[in-house]
Amino acid sequence: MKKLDSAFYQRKDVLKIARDLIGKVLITIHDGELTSGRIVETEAYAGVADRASHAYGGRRTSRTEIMFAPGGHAYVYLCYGIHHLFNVVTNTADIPHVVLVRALEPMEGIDVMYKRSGILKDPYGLTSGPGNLSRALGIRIEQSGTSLLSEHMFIAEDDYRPGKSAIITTPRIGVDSAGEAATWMYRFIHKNSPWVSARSVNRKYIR
DNA sequence: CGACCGATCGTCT
DNA sequence: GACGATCGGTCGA
Repeated sequence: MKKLDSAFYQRKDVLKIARDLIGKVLITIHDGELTSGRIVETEAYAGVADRASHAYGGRRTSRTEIMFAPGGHAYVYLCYGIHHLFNVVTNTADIPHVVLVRALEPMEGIDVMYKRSGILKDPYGLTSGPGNLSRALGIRIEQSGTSLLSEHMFIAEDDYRPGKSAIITTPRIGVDSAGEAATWMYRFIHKNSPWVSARSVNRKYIR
């Protein structure tokens, strides 16, 4: 298991990075408790030209400031007042391209994840969906701005590599109001993974 | 299975 | 003061 370095994040093609993140492993270690999962769903948000992005049109506020940092930081924000959504900042300084991590297949620390998430009717609700995976891994908006080279939150790779045909591209979820950008094929999912988010595309079609 | 609804609060206008 | 890059529940077909 090898931690991804800043060169991985600072490449200039956010779509390539979003695709490359499928199969990588997201790890958090909070108070000595390690939780990890393999990334099976991502979405790219392409900055100032992307109406679905928080940085659309060059918007730059205290919340989104971290999006303009060099690649390799976490951008976490609160959605609907409830869910903490985890994004990976990419590219170089002042290019606010990010990748939203939308679903994981749990690996280590599943007991800790359940401790944080409580009892679930649907076991896939543990790390399927951006709000759910953040809850399971203990990711909160307080960690927005954290370096992904840190010891507490990072992404690593092992020997696993998804085959080229194992990755499916689709439009993004929940961005209907973004006009034409809502049709862009900026979402990447691992084919046949039951952990891909439920509301995204019907699970039955990709399982 | 699909459509709809309420929760809940930081952020931006 | 309005609005979400969501989620789990309910309701009806």
